[in-house]
Amino acid sequence: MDTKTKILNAAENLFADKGFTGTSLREITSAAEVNLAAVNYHFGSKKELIKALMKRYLDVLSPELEGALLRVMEKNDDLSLDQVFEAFVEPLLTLNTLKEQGTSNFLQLLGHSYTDSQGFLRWFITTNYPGIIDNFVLAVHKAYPQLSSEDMFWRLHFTMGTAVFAMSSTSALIDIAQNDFDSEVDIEGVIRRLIPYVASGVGAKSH
Amino acid sequence: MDTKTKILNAAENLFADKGFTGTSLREITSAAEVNLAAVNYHFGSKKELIKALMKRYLDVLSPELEGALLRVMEKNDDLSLDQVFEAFVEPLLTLNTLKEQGTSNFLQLLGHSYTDSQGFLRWFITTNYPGIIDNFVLAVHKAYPQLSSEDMFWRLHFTMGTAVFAMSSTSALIDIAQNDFDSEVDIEGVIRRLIPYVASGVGAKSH
DNA sequence: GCCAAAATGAAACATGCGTTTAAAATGCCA
DNA sequence: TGGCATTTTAAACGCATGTTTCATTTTGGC
Repeated sequence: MDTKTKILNAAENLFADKGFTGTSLREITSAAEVNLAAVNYHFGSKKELIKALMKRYLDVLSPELEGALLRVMEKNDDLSLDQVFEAFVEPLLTLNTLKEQGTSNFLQLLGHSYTDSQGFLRWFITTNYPGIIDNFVLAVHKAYPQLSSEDMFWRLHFTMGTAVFAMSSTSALIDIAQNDFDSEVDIEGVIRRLIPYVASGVGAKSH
Repeated sequence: MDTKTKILNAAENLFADKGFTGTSLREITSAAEVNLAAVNYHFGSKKELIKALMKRYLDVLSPELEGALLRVMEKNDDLSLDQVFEAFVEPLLTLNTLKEQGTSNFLQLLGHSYTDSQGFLRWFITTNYPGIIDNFVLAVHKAYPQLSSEDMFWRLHFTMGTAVFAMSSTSALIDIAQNDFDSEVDIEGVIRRLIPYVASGVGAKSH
């Protein structure tokens, strides 16, 4: 395996677990068994390494997700919000074919990208992959046409917050949950618990 | 104003905005117009400063919240989840009497305490103020007895994430919302939009 | 097999961090 | 007012970070 890939893999695992600011290049290069200077040689900087990491997943996820949302809109005449959110599951799980724990790693990275580093990654994602949000809004509107655009605005942000927060603290929560309920929990389990929650939240009756 | 209070106020604003790890003692002491060493002199360490900060709010919020939850449980024979979450509003808004933007600052700090610093603050809060969570769980259980304790666990954390994320991006979102819908929105308005969302999420049918 | 290009390695650099030190200033009470 | 405890100050300490340098080794095409 070449150095670049070794770095990407080691960085992904560490970043997902401990966040971007919480992981040093020395930890990464040590885990990858490469020289410290290799990161700056191959990627330019820590920021560029992070971008490359996200790009590896987003380039796969983005078209899959847009397709899945379009398909679920075409097929179902009376679309439910649960179906809209279900459309996320399969594209997300295909990320496991890219790398072991790919889905979990990506979602945790996404979570960290919203809370770490003054959100420079949020900007990177929303400007480079706008199709995801656009299709998502369309699908929600089709499933719940009565929802005012103002409620739509707020609830989409609430949903994003719920998902992102859940993902960035998933490893800690899974530990607690396994101690308290000694039940096996994985990332897919969390996703499937998330769906009824956010679908119900978005579908709430307006007051 | 004495040095200790100047530090607390400056630290609160900066921590709420940029997180604990994202804010240095030099920024804080500079904003507070006190000497760098004052933090370690008056509080002992950065960690103790953070604890003192949270304590200032939690000592007020905790009894208020416990009382409000007990009251809403006693009064209503047929309790709804909306009523449970409504019980949070007034105690949270009283934090604005402690300090300008107190409610918003506290909720943002709470959010950072879950994502920053390997969750040592989460431990601090749950072990020092168990009454909040206990009464909340009781109230939710009374309003929705069929909910399993495992679903309760996850939805409680989803809810916290939703609230925390909403609050941490509130100022930015309020600006956008006022431009797009020219409607007046403030913290209380966001909280009141949040209630039906999280109540509906917690109340979702289990799959 | 040679040589330029690419990659690696060890070390140092510059910076920012939380914390500590010890002297100076201030406050307070006898 | 004198003296002692409290507080403030400027400076430095030790450490970890991302990045850069430059010598060395490895690689790939002619």
